[in-house]
Amino acid sequence: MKPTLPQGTRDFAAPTIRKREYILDTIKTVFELYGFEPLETPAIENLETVTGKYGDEGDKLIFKILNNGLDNPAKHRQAKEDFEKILQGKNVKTLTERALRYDLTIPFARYVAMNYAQLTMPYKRYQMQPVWRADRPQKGRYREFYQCDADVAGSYSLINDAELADIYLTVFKRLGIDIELKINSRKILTALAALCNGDNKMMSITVAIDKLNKIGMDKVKEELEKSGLGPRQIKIIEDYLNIRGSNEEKLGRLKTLFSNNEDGRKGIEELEFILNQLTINDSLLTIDLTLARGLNYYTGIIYEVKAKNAVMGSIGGGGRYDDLTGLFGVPNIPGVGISFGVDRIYDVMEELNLFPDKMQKGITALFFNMGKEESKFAFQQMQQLRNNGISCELYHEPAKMDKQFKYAAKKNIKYAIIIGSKEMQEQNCVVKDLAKNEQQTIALTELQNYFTK
RNA sequence: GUGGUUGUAGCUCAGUUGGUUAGAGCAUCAGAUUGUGAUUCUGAGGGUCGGGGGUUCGAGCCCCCUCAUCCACCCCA
Repeated sequence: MKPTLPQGTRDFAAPTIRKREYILDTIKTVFELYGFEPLETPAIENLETVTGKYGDEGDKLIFKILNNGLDNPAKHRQAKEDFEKILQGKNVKTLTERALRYDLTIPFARYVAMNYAQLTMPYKRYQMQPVWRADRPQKGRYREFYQCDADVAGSYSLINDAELADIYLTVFKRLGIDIELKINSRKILTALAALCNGDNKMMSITVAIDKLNKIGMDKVKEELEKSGLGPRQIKIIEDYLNIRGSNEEKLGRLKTLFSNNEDGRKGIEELEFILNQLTINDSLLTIDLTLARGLNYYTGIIYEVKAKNAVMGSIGGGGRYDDLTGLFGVPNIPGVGISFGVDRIYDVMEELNLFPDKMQKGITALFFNMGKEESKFAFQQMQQLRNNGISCELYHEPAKMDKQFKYAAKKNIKYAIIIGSKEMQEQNCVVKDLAKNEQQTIALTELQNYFTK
């Protein structure tokens, strides 16, 4: 058979892994710096844990796992009946009861709901694991990709929300990516829906205005019309979308607009708090009133990160969800979190050439294989170096030096160590610096010192 | 889920209106070179042209189906 990869997945070879690790390490370091603790959860969750949390579109993208044992003849009739239900779009436990995790937030919420009694609140955890989505792959979109999440459970304090925004700024500064960090509040969107008497159309409204930058005002209005809003309602939304200016100016306009709306006032307070807490200028953190975010569970502040100078969807997103564990029967535990899209960050950094040069590691030394006796002797020398923490290897078979040099060059090895019969007799070796193309003869007793000095 | 793109050697790609034995560069291997590497020279291996079916005297090229790929929409990291 011809070997292939499943759609939307990739193998990662050494050079790629080094760069990915660089990104992961940077994020992890910052997470730890801000007091977050690691958590890992299984790749598979119960299907009912993940369904109904991401909206209708989201549910369609969940990878479901077919149950084992369906080929048992005793179950055939039942299985066929159940499959009819699947065709009608229902989930049937007897056919599938597990799914690959779709994100890290819901597993986190499940974990908190199961363990809240033991956790020190507020519980600050970070998680860096792959997630799976049955999307059609395209640029910056994979079916298996890493998310790095930091969430705080058990605190309503907006200090958390502000800190998470600060983590975004810190991580991307360390990675050298120029970003646009956009912020809004779901409460403001709720208020907008109420203001135009479209409470029940909140979803369609947010989906439509989210596209403003992409498709323009006219198309947004078209879309609003399609979802059943009248001219007067659309006018209100248009006025809202026409709010421009600095963060301060936007807040001013919002205050007038929502002076009689409780949700609106709260949303404005949230935004004001974040901006005030971080005391940074508009260019770093921008209020974006069109920012909506699709995931159903957000209730307060929402974030989205885009890379400047690169054509790529959002490389990070998050927000506050005030009753996430409520879905699992544990009420009154609020949460707020952010997510980094490692694979998209990688693509952006590759596109903008932002990875540091000396990223690729090579081992320190290659012992040349000069023959049977010589290689046995070299092997002993090599083991001594290894015992002292110097990474090295012995060429796997006797070969022409030409070949061994090329091998060393390809593998980014820094030194070649040559021990032939002459060197064996004289108890020394030739050490060649492959980058400088310089070599010297060194007594075997001095070899360790040469590398550890 | 919808629409489009591309698929030829390990990799990047040429391949004329359908016409003999499908090519190049890089990579690999061997030799010039039995102790000194990114250079050079010589030679070699490597292809069911994504897969299946059809049209034709004849298909890498045309038609149908299928798979994969990339891109856009939807949605999202």
